[in-house]
Amino acid sequence: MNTKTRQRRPAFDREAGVAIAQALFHERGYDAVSLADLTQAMDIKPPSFYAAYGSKAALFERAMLRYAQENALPLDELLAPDRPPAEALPALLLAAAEQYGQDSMLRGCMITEGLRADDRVARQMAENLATSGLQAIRAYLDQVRPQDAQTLADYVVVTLRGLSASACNGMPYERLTEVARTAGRFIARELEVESEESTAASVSSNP
Amino acid sequence: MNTKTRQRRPAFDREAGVAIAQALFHERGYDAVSLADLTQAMDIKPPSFYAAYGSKAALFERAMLRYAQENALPLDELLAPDRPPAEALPALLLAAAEQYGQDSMLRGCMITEGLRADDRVARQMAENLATSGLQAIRAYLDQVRPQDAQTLADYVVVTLRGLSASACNGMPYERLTEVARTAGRFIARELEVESEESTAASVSSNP
DNA sequence: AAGCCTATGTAGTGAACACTACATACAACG
DNA sequence: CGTTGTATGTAGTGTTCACTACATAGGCTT
Repeated sequence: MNTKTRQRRPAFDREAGVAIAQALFHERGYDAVSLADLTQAMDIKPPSFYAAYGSKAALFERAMLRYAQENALPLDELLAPDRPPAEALPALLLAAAEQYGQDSMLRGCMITEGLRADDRVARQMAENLATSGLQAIRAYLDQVRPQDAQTLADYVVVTLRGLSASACNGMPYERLTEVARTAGRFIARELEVESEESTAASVSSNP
Repeated sequence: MNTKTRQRRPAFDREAGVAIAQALFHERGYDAVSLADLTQAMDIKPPSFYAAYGSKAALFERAMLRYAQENALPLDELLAPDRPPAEALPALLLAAAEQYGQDSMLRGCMITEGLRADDRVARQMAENLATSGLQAIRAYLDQVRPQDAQTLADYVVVTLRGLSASACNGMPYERLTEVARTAGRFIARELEVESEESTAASVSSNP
């Protein structure tokens, strides 16, 4: 009676699925990507999706982790403890601007933009990931500029968030990087000024 | 047979409804506010809602217009053409930070955050409103700093967007305003430096 | 006071959402 | 070659979304 042959393909590549999800979530944001979008892009059916990833939010977390490992900024290198802040912070801002404006489809920082998700669970996941990056900046500045670590960190974070948001809204690469260079120059100048004011009697590393 | 008495209250105050919607949209963003949320907050039924406002997006636009008129920054005063940029731009940043962090429920700039709505129509409405503010900044800088208007405007816009995003994510008032003061100081210092470099032979307005 | 018209309440519409029950096809293993 | 367990496809679930058809209550004009 039942003459139809139910087709079934071999199990799909789940890591490739994460990569596809990463691109979709980065491009449109968590809320704007539906399960139908995901399953269609992966060419699987919802049950396979849930067998593989558990939920949309869980896949979002895996996608953000993948992003953090493969695409996010190398804070360890950029903010190496022996690097002077007048060099490290401008380098960080410029690297961020370059990354945020590089790919015309994948604009801004996936994790930073994930902070604005409407879904509570997804937003919390993004916050957890963002916090670790924030702590890296704070830890670096606590070491090299303990007297104004908080303000400097806040300034950098606000600028990074502005760069990410502006990138998402279409500000072109050249203008993003120019803003980053400008902000970096401002920071470097500030650090020089404060050095001149307070290091007259301290150990000087200048020639 | 039908013994129930259908209650009906007098027509509701539509401007008050816009104010309620403004608060809801500002607090949660366009996508996260449902029609059920709106009609419940206004204590009306959906047909009254559509008779009064036409659609959710149309009400969002009216709410943003109300915000622009009542709550947004007085760019005309802040960026008065006769005001020196080393004073006007820091004042703009500080006023923004104060506004964005003032009310613990209504954080950030309603229009700036509207730029990130998932709904295409709502986002376009926000873009139209944001563009006029942006043009005010560009027009001011084209007058007072034609040589670097673009870069300065981009820097200010990125900083404003970062302040708004950070405010939405809970950065407290004092830190927001401190970042704004820092960025304002950076700008003022930059403008002084460039003045010293290039205005040796130009008309001086200093005593 | 009579009648009209607007705005209201009741009660839905279809579509999209994240997610799942169930039977089965297939690969792995003996 | 038969058995078994897993991941698949079919076909839904209930919920929520923005939005509306329709009858009527009540304020307004006359």
